[in-house]
Amino acid sequence: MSASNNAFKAIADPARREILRLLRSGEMTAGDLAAHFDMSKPTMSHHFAVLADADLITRRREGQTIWYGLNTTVLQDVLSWMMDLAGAETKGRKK
Amino acid sequence: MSASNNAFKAIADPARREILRLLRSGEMTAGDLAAHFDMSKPTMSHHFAVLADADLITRRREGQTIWYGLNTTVLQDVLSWMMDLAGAETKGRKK
DNA sequence: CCTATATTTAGATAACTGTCTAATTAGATG
DNA sequence: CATCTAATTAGACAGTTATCTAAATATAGG
Repeated sequence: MSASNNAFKAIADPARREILRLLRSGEMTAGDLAAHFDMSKPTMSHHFAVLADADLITRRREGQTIWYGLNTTVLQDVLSWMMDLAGAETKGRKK
Repeated sequence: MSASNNAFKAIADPARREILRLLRSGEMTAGDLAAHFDMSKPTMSHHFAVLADADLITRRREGQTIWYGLNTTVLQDVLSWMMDLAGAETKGRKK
């Protein structure tokens, strides 16, 4: 429960954040995603693995191609951690 | 504009996230913060530096002691990046 | 000014990370 | 099955990071 450290580490990389951003509009294949970056495919594959390990994306094979999609459930956890923090500016102690 | 990569990298470390969490209720001295962790003071000082560099905390000297506080403005940026992402589950494309 | 307290800076080191090329797996198709 | 396409795994390497101990800085009080 609460966001895993893996999720925070995963979004610490700009390329991985961009991958997530690209997936906002729906699923994309590994190849199409990779085409948006100036990196080798193995490097992209590594980033996919980090994101999948953090449960930030879903993975589905369809024939030769693999489709990746956004998994927002973990993002919600990260989000709520952050909202708890960002909402603290009033210094109102909680609990 | 938009959250710096430094902020994302800063919150990727569990100890630093815990520091931020401790600061929710108001300022604390470097020593009091360090007392909450099983780490050397130089190590804690390093984490303070990373957080300050990302503009996630404020720093103020008062006599011998240094007070750290939460700076929520950068957190808001990180937050909005994440909300944009997490709110995308409907697949409604934006712009 | 000497000493005590609070904190940081310096320097070293082990572990981790992002990246690449080469090789491999998996599926489709002639 | 030979081969083409899509993607991953393996292995190497450079750069970064978290951590420590030792030393330095800064301030306060005799």
